[in-house]
Amino acid sequence: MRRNKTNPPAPTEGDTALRTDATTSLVGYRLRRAQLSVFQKFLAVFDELKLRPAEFSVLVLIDDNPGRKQTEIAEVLGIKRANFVTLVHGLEERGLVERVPSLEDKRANALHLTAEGKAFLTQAQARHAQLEEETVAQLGGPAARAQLLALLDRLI
Amino acid sequence: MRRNKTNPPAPTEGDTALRTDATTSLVGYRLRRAQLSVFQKFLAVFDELKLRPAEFSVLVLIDDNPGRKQTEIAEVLGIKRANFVTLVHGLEERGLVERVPSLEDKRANALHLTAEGKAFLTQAQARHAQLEEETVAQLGGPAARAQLLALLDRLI
DNA sequence: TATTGTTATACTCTATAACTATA
DNA sequence: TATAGTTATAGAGTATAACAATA
Repeated sequence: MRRNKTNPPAPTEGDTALRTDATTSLVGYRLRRAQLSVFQKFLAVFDELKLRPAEFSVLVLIDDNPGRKQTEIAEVLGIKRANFVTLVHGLEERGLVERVPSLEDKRANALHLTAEGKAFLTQAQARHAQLEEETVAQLGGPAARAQLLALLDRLI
Repeated sequence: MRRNKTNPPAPTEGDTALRTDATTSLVGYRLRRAQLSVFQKFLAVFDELKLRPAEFSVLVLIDDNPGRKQTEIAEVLGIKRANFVTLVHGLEERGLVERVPSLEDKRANALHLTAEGKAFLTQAQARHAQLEEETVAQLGGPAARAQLLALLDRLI
């Protein structure tokens, strides 16, 4: 990872550009910037629906796994159960999610989408599908997207 | 992005695995998980040196661009100048960075690495080189790394 | 004893407004 | 007027400890 220090930044007219190659060539740095960029777009698109990335994931996950405990949903997403409480509470207050006391385990809450929650998610997923389409276009097609996902997988 | 709901999660023995495909196939989600994973490794390796990713970037950037203003370094990294103050102050207190009052512009500080800062950075970069090597190995070689960086670039 | 949901709390990161001294 | 650095502050996101109810 040695940088070439033999050629200093060539002074141009007024302001001189910075040497950023040593920083921007790092995998972690580039991953962070790309992730921030994608999330920025998500936030812009979902500002109207007042939905954050984590909330979207939770809704999708509950829709695909109705009746699961809070702990189970939280763990899959890497969210601490203590922090998950606030997140689910917000979704419940908006009438999107129901916390049904579990019959088998009186300690647990079974999570379900309400009818409104399902309708909301359908809308959200339609918007997100558009966003993913744009992302795929940015990447250069479905094959490029698949390639990216495969590479990202190896980093986990 | 329609999910297939015809085949419900097959019930196994005790606990049943969750359906996570709809969530985990999203580019943003996978980017975030991969980025977190890479940063976790960084934090583990650099815990001993008490150096955070942003601080590492700042040191590298100052080393390659000595004498630049705080605003310039901060902007390249996407850090607000207000938050950059605390970051640089920490590095200065550790004796790694010097804030030299600029001669041309009395408002500005020119940033430099101290001798200790340079020695420290050399060490840090050696460790980071190892970390990048491991990352490249994870990805499957330098070609795979180049491919990943190219794909990430298209998302910005 | 262990687990579920919860509260309280703290720490990092990030964002904005407002001030000062210079330009 | 605008900019550089700074302070104060507020909001997310994340982490841990401890508790009550239940297993």
